[in-house]
Order: sequence, then structure tokens, then C-alpha cells
Amino acid sequence: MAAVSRRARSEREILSAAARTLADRPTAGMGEIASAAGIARGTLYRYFPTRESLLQALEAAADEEARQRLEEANLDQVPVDEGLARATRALVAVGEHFIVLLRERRPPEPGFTAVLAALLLRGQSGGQVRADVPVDVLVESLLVLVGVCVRAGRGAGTGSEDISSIALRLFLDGARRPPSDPALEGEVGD
Amino acid sequence: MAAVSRRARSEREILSAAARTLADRPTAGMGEIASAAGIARGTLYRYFPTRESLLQALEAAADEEARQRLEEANLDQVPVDEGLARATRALVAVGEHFIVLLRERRPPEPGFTAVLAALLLRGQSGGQVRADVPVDVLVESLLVLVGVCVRAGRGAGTGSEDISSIALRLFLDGARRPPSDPALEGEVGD
Amino acid sequence: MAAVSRRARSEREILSAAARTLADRPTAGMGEIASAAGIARGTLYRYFPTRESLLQALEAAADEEARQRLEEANLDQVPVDEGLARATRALVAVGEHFIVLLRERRPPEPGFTAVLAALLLRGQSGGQVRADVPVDVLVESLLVLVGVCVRAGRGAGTGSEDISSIALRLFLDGARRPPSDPALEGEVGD
Amino acid sequence: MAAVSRRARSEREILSAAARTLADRPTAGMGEIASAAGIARGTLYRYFPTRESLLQALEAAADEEARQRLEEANLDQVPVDEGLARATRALVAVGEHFIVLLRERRPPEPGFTAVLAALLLRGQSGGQVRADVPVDVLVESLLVLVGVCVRAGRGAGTGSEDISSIALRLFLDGARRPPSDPALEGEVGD
DNA sequence: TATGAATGAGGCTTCATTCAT
DNA sequence: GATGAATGAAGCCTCATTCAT
Repeated sequence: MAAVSRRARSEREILSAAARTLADRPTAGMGEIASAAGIARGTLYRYFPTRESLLQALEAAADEEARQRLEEANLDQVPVDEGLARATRALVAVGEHFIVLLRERRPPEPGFTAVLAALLLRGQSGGQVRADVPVDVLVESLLVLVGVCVRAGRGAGTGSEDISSIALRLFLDGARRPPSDPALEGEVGD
Repeated sequence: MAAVSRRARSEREILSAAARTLADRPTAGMGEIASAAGIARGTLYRYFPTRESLLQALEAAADEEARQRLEEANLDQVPVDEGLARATRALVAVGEHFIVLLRERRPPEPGFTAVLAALLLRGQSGGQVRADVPVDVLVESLLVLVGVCVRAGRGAGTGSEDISSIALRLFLDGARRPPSDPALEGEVGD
Repeated sequence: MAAVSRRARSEREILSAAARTLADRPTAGMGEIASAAGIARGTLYRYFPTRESLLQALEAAADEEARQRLEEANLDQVPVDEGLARATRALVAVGEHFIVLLRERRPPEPGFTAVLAALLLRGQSGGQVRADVPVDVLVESLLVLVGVCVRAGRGAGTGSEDISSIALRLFLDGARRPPSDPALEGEVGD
Repeated sequence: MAAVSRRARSEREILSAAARTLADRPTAGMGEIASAAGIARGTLYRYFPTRESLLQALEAAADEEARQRLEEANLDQVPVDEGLARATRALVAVGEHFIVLLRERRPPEPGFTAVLAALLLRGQSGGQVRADVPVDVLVESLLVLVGVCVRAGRGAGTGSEDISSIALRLFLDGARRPPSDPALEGEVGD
């Protein structure tokens, strides 16, 4: 058991180092990742016999983290609006851990997009979400908007709550100024 | 004149082939690009002495096309809503030509984002665009949403007008169902 | 210690193979050198990340060997004549190892020319060496004469002692027949 | 005839430009040489269909110039000492034109070395030149000493006469101080 | 098991040479 | 005849991967 947990710990640390390294330089090689993890190249290959397997593990880790957070969020037991707010916060949290995945990787990670799709579909059925846009486009849109906001927030030092809030507003309400929202009246003047 | 135009034509054809090739396989090498353009590797290097220079030329071409389309759109002489519609159509048109640039490339090409930023700033001042989100985040959001819609539309065979329409709606109004738009009442049921 | 010495041994063997290969074909590529050393191209690059670095290492090795031999010769503790004889023998020995450096390489390797210059300068001061020729020209002359004699000797299978003897005589006394040397009287006839 | 002479003039100019260019950068490519000659790459290939043919022409030109100068010197009709002086002056003159040939080129250009060999052989027979060194080694020695002196002189701005004088003294009398030459007594002190 | 050397396939680039205008 | 574009072979170098210690 000790070996397993040590191994698991190492694997996490390696993946964490890989995520950090690749976030900065997406073209970083195995040697650079190994250095960042404080191990030798050969050791990295003992854990991940292939670069592709490392990337997949990274993706799986993000997927798993997202899946877990979204599951804990009980999206299907709250109203759609609240569900989207929770989902956005979860995605931002994951995105901050795995910025590298916000670019580059093509397939939309079917592992956790399903639950997002289900939520949005419920929203469409219930009339809270527009139905003139395919659900998968909505899912992708939410993901890229989260990506944009996380990246922008990272540069500006914005907190996770604010990032989530902006991402959610952009996704749900768009860039148009809400005409009747008194909470915003003062910000721009009228 | 003949020589110049031939060279210019060849360059365009090469860039076009490069855009097509890289859109399919972002890691395509110079040899593959040369083959796609119907020339030899050495000839490709006559035009672009470096892979980096080819990518920059590609980016510059997209930038130029976008700049030109946006300029022709007279964004600053029409209402903000109409301006955003025109801008979105322009970006979709460019995006369809240079899908490769919708991923991978980091800097948001300051060449043509300025005019978008100006338009959105005018919208914020005039009250049509929300002011609680930084302008550059809005610009990035529009770009990635266009990217999502172009990629999705490409897979589904959707026409440019429909793609532009969806992208604009997502950007401006978000995913929330417009509560009072009778045009959409019938689509999902109520 | 084992690791260090193994590495050092490999490096020496590679340099030795490189010297041999380049002596035959000065334009030999890295692959050819690697083959001659019995290793793969990539391995050669592990030791010398650049062709230039390999050439520099080669030059440095010759420089070091020359410096060491000249140092052991205690040139500054013997009469100038004896010093020049020792220096010539040392240069011939080095030259036989690094024939490749007797051509091609431009800068006269300041590492070990200094001691030669010092010796010749002492000779000029002491009246044994002509003072109407700059010291650095004398140094260069000795080096190229050694090169000529080593190359010629190599083709003719002459031994190092004879090569050194000829080089020294050419350098010190020139091509003119020593008018009063009875030891040579008989060789050409009179 | 006009065409022929124009061609001949061009060829000379090209070779001259090639000699100059290669003297500075021995690895210069055909394009660089063509540029230096003020013509296009293709044109250079009209004159010299191969890089090797250009180098051979260059060598042949130097050989021819040397042969002609040495022939005009009537080496076989003057005393050996005077002959060597004339030969050295001729070689220095040629060397200043074709510095590039003072390095790199391996075979000692049999075209004009024959006359040098003949002269030295006559010297050996007559007792003016030492006989304990093979003639071809003497020839090579003279050539490399001329090379050293030309290069050194070029850097120091020395005139051709002085360069020739130093080269001849080094070749004939070597580096040893002539014990009984009163002309040098004052230079070093005694 | 961790290490670091060895490997070799593949990429980028140069350059001598040929070809069409 | 002169030009400049086109060619492709060959060089240098990187990096994912394997092997021996």
C-alpha cells in the first residue's frame, strides 16, 4: 500500500509539474518536464512510457477533477441557473489547474461534457436556455469563455470568484448591456 | 508586372495551401506543406526562408484580410449593433479561410483587434454593451466564439450566414433564452 | 570515478576518431565522424552539441597536448638551441596526432604559441636568433615547416626523429648549404 | 574576336572577384561569388558550370601567372641565389593575388613547382643548397614560408619587397642569427 | 527502481546545379 | 546570352524512446 500511495503521489506531482511546464511552454519536451518534476528523463518514462500517454494522463486528470467537482455540485438537483453558476465555478477551478488544456487539445473531453450537455438540455427544455443553438456548441462556448476569462484573470490577478462571475455573465447574458438591470446602472452612467 | 504578379500569385497559393494543410494537421512539416502546394521543399524555402516566417506570413495574411474586411465594413459609421453584426460576418469569413489561426497562435493579432476594441468601447459608452467586462476580454470572447461556431459549422456544413448569426447571438445575448422574443417561441415549445 | 573516466575515455576516443577522419577528408560530416568513432550520430551530438564545438574541442586537445609537452620540455631552462630542438620534437609529435589542424584552422592557437614566442625572444636577445624578423612570423614559420615535414614524412614513412631533425634544420639554418659543415660534404659531392 | 575578348575579360573579372571573396571567406558559396562579381548565379554557371571547375580555373590562373612570372625571371640563366630571390619575389606577387590558394588547396600545383624544383636541384648540385632535404620538401617549404610572410605582411601593411626579402632570408638562412653579418650587428646588440 | 547514456527517425535549412523565360 | 526560379541531395540538430548499470 505504501508503494502504491507513494507512486500515486509521485504521479500527481509529475502531472502537476507537467501541467505547469506545458502551460508556460506548450512545446516543452520530455526532458524539460522531467527537470521541472525533479526527476530524470528515464524516470519520467517509467511513469509514462510515452509522451502521448503523459498528455492523456494529464487530460484524464483534468477530466477526473472536473467530473468530480461537477458531480459534487449536484447539477441535476438545482435550478438550471444555479447549476450553470456551479458548473462555471467548477470549470474555472479546473481551468486554473490545467491551463494547458484550455488550448491545443482538440476533442472536447467527452468525460465531463456530458453532464454539461445534460444541464443545458434541461435548460432548453425548461425554457431557460436558448434552443436555437445546438447543445454542443453551447458546451464548447462555455468552455472557451471560461478559458478566455481564466487566462485574462491570470494576467490581471483576478480572483476565482470574479473570473467565474464574468465568465457566467458572458456565457448566459452575452456582451449586450442588460437594459433593465439596476445593479449596473451606475457603472457606466446613463 | 508579370513577374511581380506571378510571384504574388505563387505566394498566395502557397499560403493558401499552407493554411489548408495546417488546418488539418497543425504539426505538418515543411515538406508536407510544400507537397500540398505542388512545389519542392527547396522552393518553399525560397519563398519563406524559415518555418517561422511562413507562419508569420500566414498570420499577416489573415490579419490583412481581416483588417481589410473590417475596414470596408465602416464599423464606425453605423450603429453598434449593426457594426457588431458586420464584424462578426467579417471574422467568420476570415476564420473560414484561416481556421488554423483559430487555435495555436497566442498573441491576438493587434493589427485588427484595435478596431474591434474601438467598436466595443463605443458600445460601452453608448450603453449598448456591458461595461462590467474589460474590452479586451470582450474582444477575445468574440474571437473564440467565432472560432467555435466556424469549427462547428464546418463539421455540420452550415452556411456562413447562419454561422455568423449564431456567433453574434451567442456573443451579444448569451445562452439565456430571450424571454420576450416571440420569434423563438415555437422552436422549443413552451 | 568510473563514470568520469568512462566519459573522459569516450571523449578522447571520439576526438581521436574525429582527428583521423578529418585528417583524411577535411569535409567529413558529423555522420561520418560518428561512424568512425563507432557511435550513432545522436550520440556524437550528446558529446559535442555542435560541429563547431567538436572542432574547438579538437583544437583544444591539440593545444593542451602541445602545451603539456612544451611545458615538460622545460624550454626556459636549457640553451636556446636545445630548446628549439625540444620544441620541434614536441610539435612534430603533436602534429602527427592532429594533422588535421596543420591546415584549415586560422588562429594560431595562442595557448601554446606563447611559450614558443618566449623562447624565440630569448634567442633574439641572446643573439642566437635573428632579430630582423618579427617573433610571431618566426613562430608561424616553425609551425608551417613542422606541418610540411610531418606531411611529407607521413607520405614517405619517415620516423619522427628524422622529421624533427629536418624541420629543425630548415627552420634554423634554412635551405642554404652550410658551407663549412664537413659532415655534409660527402652527401652531394663537391 | 570582340566576343572572345569580352568573354575573356569577364572571365578574368569573375576569377578576380572569386579570389577576393574566397580569400576573405573560404566557405563562400556560388551565390556570394556571383554577387561579388556583379552577375547572377545563373550567369556564373554559364562561365563555370561547376564549383569545382571554378576552383580549378582559379588555380589554373594562379598557376599560369606564376608560371609566366617564373618564366620571365629566367631562373635557369642566373646564379642560384639570384634565381631564388627572383622566384620568391614572383611567388609573393602571385600570393598577394591569390591568397586563397595559400591555404586549403592540397596538391602543390605541379604546373609551376617543376621550375622551382629544377632551380633547387641545380642548387643542390652546385653546392649552394643543402642536399640532405628532399627537393619537394624544399619546394613546399618555400611556398608555405611565402604564405606565412604574405599573410603576416598583409596584416601589417608591409610592402612586397620587404615581404619577399623576409621570406627569402627565412627560407635560405633560417631563423638562426647570421653570426658574421655585420649588417645586423647593431639591431640586437652584442 | 532510478539513472543517464545511446539511439535513430524526422525536422529545418543550405547550396550546388538545372531549367524556362 | 543573362536571368532568377526550381530542384533535391546533404548537412546539422532535436527529441521521443530504449538500454545497461
